[in-house]
Amino acid sequence: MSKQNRTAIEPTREQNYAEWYQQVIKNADLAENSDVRGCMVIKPWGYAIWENIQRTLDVMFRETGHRNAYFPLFIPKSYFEKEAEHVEGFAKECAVVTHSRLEDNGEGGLKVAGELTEPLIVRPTSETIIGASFAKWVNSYRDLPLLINQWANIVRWEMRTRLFLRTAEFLWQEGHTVHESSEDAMEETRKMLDVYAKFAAEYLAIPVIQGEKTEGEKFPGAVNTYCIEAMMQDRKALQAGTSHFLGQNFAKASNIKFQGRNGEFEYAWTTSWGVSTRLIGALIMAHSDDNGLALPPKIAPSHIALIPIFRNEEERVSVLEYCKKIRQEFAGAMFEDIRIYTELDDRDLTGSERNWYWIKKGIPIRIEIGPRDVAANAVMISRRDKEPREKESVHLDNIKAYVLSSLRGIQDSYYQRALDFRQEHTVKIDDNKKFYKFFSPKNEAQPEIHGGFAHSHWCGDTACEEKIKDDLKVTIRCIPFDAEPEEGSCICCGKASDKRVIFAKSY
RNA sequence: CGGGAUGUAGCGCAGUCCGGUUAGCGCGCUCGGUUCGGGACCGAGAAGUCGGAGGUUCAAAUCCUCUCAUCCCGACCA
Repeated sequence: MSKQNRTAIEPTREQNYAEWYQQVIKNADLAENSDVRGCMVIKPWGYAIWENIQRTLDVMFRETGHRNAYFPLFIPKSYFEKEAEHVEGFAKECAVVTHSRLEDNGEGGLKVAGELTEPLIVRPTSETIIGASFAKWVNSYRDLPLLINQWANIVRWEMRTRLFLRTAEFLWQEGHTVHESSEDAMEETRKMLDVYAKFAAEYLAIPVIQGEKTEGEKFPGAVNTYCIEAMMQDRKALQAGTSHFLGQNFAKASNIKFQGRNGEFEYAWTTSWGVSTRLIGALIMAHSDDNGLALPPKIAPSHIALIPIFRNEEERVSVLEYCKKIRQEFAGAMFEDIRIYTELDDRDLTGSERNWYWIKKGIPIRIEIGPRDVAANAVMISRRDKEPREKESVHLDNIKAYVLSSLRGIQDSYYQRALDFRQEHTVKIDDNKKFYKFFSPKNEAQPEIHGGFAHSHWCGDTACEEKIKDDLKVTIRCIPFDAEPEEGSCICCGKASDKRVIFAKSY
């Protein structure tokens, strides 16, 4: 391949999507596998993205009346057993603490000792342990609603893991709320899903579809599960966030009762909702290209890479001085609600090496500064959403305005691209044969990128959902909120259906 | 937990079938120099108990036995 056409990431998306994903993470230095099976080390550039996600969402939670708290990592087995469906859903992927001590084994090593009377489960989610506290906190309707959020790590003992998308331990946020009525709880469930959708669109630049999960896909123990689904560049769906209406299931399990306005005691209505470090996986797969990571400005750890170019000491001094002046220009500057950060990269590497380094890290703006720019009172500016070699000379007087409008432009272009991509690969299918063809790769041995979102009719029978899953590994991602009532027949069995649902392969 | 594969320098690999000096190669790293506006080059250097344990042998990365770990394909999942 010629130098001009060479991509920074190999293989390309087209050649091997799964491997491309790993390489983007590696080249951007976001995270790596640890020696602990299934667990990842999140490196500074990746962790900063998570911190930005946290910072923004935390404000949004606060504005919707929630307060943060923290609950134990360990859940007594007996708590966990209280909600039958919940147990069934999570039992197969729990890490369990059974001992409290290590003793000398007489061979230079250690053995476990001090068996616990009751095993402790490392939380895979916190409904039960938080419920135990809520039972004490809630006594009267005057205590409601109770709106709590927790930022935490959780453990789910997964068989197969992938960085950010599925790891044994991951970071997340779980909201848990208690309400007086079913209506209030439902309103909360939907409100928080809206918060997620808004965050995904405005900050991550990822368009999402809001909808409801089918019986088979919902959260163990929930009455209804709602979700936001996004399309990745391999046209698979990724669940980016969930919100659950728990009815009175967990209130009964944890005995969350209150005395109502009529003086009677009744079980409360609860909700829970969460997003995780998986959002970083979504971010990577939504925007990145064959040259590496691409970060929307509103979530990027840093926004501008300043790349000084010089040949000798004399040039070095004048160029660096000029760079610092430009850096000063952006000190404390804001891009809407986001603080702009700059990176001055004066490492002793060639200009192109430093350029490619920042391209692969996905920084939105690169500013190249050489002796010619110093002489012209200008800089060369490149955008991550344009071609790597494309750059524009901008006069010092206009630099700040230019950068601000570019950041807005990049944020918008990523969103628009993702939206166009999704629309391009979303189809209505009514014919069973066409449906199977749509979800079957031409090359079975090495499947090419294929499929997408199929809006098709479904009769509502779990058996049909199962059959399609078994045949094609395609599942119902959600029943979208905006589905128009429409007469049709089930894509699987042909029975009557009154609306379309979204079928797709998924992560 | 079933099927397949792999463990050799920080990373990627060769060498293993057919045992034989001091275990190599590429990238990266360190030092020195020339470079730097589109993925530089030259020279020097550091770095490995060949996954682990046991065995066969004059001799083991290489053969045998056991063991541990990882990866891929299934079943399960945010």
